Amino acid sequence: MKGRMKKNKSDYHHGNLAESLLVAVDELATKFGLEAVTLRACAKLVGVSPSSAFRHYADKRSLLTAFATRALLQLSAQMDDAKRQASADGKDAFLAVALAYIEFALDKPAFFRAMWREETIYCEDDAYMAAAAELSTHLKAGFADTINDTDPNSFSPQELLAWSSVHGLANLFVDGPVARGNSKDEKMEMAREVVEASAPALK
Amino acid sequence: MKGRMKKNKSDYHHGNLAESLLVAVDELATKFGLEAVTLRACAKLVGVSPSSAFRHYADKRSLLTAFATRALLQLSAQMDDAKRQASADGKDAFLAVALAYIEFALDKPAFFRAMWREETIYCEDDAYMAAAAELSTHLKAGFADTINDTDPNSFSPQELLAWSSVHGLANLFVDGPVARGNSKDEKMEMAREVVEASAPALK
DNA sequence: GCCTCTATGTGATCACTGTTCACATATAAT
DNA sequence: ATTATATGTGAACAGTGATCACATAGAGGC
Repeated sequence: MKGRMKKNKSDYHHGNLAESLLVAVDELATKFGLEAVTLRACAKLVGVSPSSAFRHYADKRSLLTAFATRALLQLSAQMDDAKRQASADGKDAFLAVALAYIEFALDKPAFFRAMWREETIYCEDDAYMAAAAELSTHLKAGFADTINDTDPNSFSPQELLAWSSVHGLANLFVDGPVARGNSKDEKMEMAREVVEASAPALK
Repeated sequence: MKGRMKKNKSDYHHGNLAESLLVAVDELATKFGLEAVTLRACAKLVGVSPSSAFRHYADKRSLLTAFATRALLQLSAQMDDAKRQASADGKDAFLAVALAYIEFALDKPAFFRAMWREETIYCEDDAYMAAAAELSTHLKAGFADTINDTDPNSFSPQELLAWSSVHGLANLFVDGPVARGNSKDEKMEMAREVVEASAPALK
């Protein structure tokens, strides 16, 4: 058995520090925001020396890249769930996927911010790009029922419009002046209205 | 004459440090990106001691807030220009304003990022909120010819859709995986197509 | 002229950050 | 057992935002 999972014996070797550090980023970002995510704070949270992080990530930026990648995959999964659910229920897939996208941003703003911050991650990273590509795929899957798709690899103006509007609304909610005082439910209702308003442009 | 403008005599008192610091932020952000904007680098650029900045800004965050405010006003001005130009030329105001929005993001990505970063600015700041409100106004002015406006103070789903799609596309260009390798002209062409594709939803 | 008052800039210093590196320790391979 | 390799440590380093007593300048009153 090569898999060493939990820290068991002497506590000197942690076991899966790389993973645990990502969890620490998650926790700190969720609790105190992205700007509060510090290498030393992560290390302390995991119960390990600050320098040990560099055995697993070349950079703070690399760590954040891994975190962003994970966030992308999480969002992809939730969009996929939404689509399946909608298909099962015979509802509009695009609306479901779009609302999943926005709900993710509202629930995990730090994750949403981390995903797209070119200046704080290595966006040419292979895993990151793969995750971004997967997200694209799930987006297009959501459009499929709504927009008459042609090329599966590039986005038509209509598809790009769909993505832009959803992405833009999520950003306006998270980092913009739109609906600042409103509850999540109210925002989701607004989102539904906006997405439905876009329907005429997508047929 | 109370106005002391340039540094003239002894160089001890700078004259208009608050303003000069904003210019320094501008220059550093443009040249090296937002993350490279450091209080000390700004001070050095202006030729002043690091601590002097705190006579004019309580915080680094305050400085960035002032910078974001300025960026908002700049964008507002460019949108206003675009609208006037379009009106004079008898062209579509919404398209012109939308393209001005996106062009600003492409030309000054650091400014565009700074404008909306809730975690690095004081977004409850009065001047900032006023600038954001002015931006809203100019946006609605752009919509006026296109969308049948009712309440001038709140955004209808259609108006929010318009803003969202433009804002979202700008964000996808600046911090997203869309059209990464393409030139500015190509991106602007894509933007035109996307905005035109949204027309059916805005009437 | 002089003398205050206040606004503005300085230098030293603090805690904290990311990062490095020689070293310590544990696991794997021989 | 004895290596070799992977992983964690502790002490450093320069750079960061921030603070504070102090220095200097300009404005206003006399």
